[in-house]
Amino acid sequence: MVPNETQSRYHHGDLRNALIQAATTVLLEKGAAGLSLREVAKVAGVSHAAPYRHFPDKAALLRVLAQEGFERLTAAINLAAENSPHNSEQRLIEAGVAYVRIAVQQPEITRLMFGGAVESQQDPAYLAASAASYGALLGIIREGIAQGTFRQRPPQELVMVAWASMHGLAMLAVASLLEVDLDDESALDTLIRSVASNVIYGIVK
Amino acid sequence: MVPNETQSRYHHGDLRNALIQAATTVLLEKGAAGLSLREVAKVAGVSHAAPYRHFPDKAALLRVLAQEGFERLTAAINLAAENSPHNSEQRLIEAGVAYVRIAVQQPEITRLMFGGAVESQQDPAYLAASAASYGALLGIIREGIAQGTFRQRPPQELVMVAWASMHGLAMLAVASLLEVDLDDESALDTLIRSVASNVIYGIVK
DNA sequence: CATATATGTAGACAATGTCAACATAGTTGC
DNA sequence: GCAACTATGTTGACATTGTCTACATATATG
Repeated sequence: MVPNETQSRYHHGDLRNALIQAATTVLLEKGAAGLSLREVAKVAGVSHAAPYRHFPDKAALLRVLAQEGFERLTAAINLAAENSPHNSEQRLIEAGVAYVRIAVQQPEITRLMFGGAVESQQDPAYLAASAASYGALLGIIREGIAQGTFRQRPPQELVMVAWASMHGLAMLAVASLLEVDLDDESALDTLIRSVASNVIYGIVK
Repeated sequence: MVPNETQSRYHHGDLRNALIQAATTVLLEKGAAGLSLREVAKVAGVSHAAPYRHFPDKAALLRVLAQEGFERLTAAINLAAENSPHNSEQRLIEAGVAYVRIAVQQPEITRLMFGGAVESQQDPAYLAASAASYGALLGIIREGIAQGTFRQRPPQELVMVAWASMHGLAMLAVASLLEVDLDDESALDTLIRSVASNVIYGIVK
């Protein structure tokens, strides 16, 4: 039988997910620097050592947040591409817009995803999640090459151009190095689209 | 009179710079996560509270490292541009190569520069240093537009394309998300040049 | 030379990550 | 139905850390 939710239970029941949720809340409020495992535990309503039954250490919990961030990113790219099935150029631009938007919407999580502060390179789930985002972009590129719309170059080369450009724009935005108000939706949109277009059509005349 | 270097002095003489040097050493050895102010002080040969006579807190010291990183970046971009005065396209490519190279050579400092972990947005020296890097790229772009080599678009727009692309490539490299051996000079060079070229000439046919 | 200021030290404190010892709730085999 | 086992949670401890305060000493200034 499921225990009453209001009654305090010695066993939480779903503490792992509750900790992930609590960590997300704290992260958004205080940033990665001010996030302590003890506070996460407190927010989740358990003792300070309880998290160690579900995560080997603090970094492992943060790695899950990064992984979930990649999953949202992948979904956003795919959704954007599907919603603009006009042609490969449009799809690539919309995917780029989605990429930067997601990153800007969750700057703290974006830093976790790409900051490298949590030594994620050994975590298979993290690697799979980031590879999926890469794959979503790669699909669009492959299609454009096959259609003859894009330059006839190795897909790995073109996808790197697209990925690096959108990623760079997103990271600069997150680092507050762009002279654009991140809350101004239309200004941000204009910037993203101009960068995406120039990447696609080139800088030279 | 300058005290003997071997004799222990109560007053260090140049502790501020010694701390910056020590912090750099520790950063390269253990990364930003494992860098403690107390260890930096120990490496510099002073007591654990001595740094507070020169920096208001730990973040302020790290911000200086980030600022110096930007200064090296600016110098590298300018040097690369000067060394390839053939045409604007070449200059932009060489600047991009220099950008990524510097970032990859000092990944920990790059994370400090762009990670946003040290709330640098209020530090005038930090802002000036990052603006200088931006300005170095902007100069190349302006020139290319004036020469008629680049597209006739606002410089701020084109520079964003160049900056974002190179920055993104650098950050992905630092995050170990590129399938390239960062110590393989020629492989890295090939990748950077292919991305830079595609950015300049565009993705579409 | 006396005094003010700059720069260093020692000690304390609270917060934090993590571990070990213990407690209790579910689960499983009889 | 119950005893043993396992999973999950709590408490307490410890070393490390950032930072503050009080004090010491060196340097600069009148």
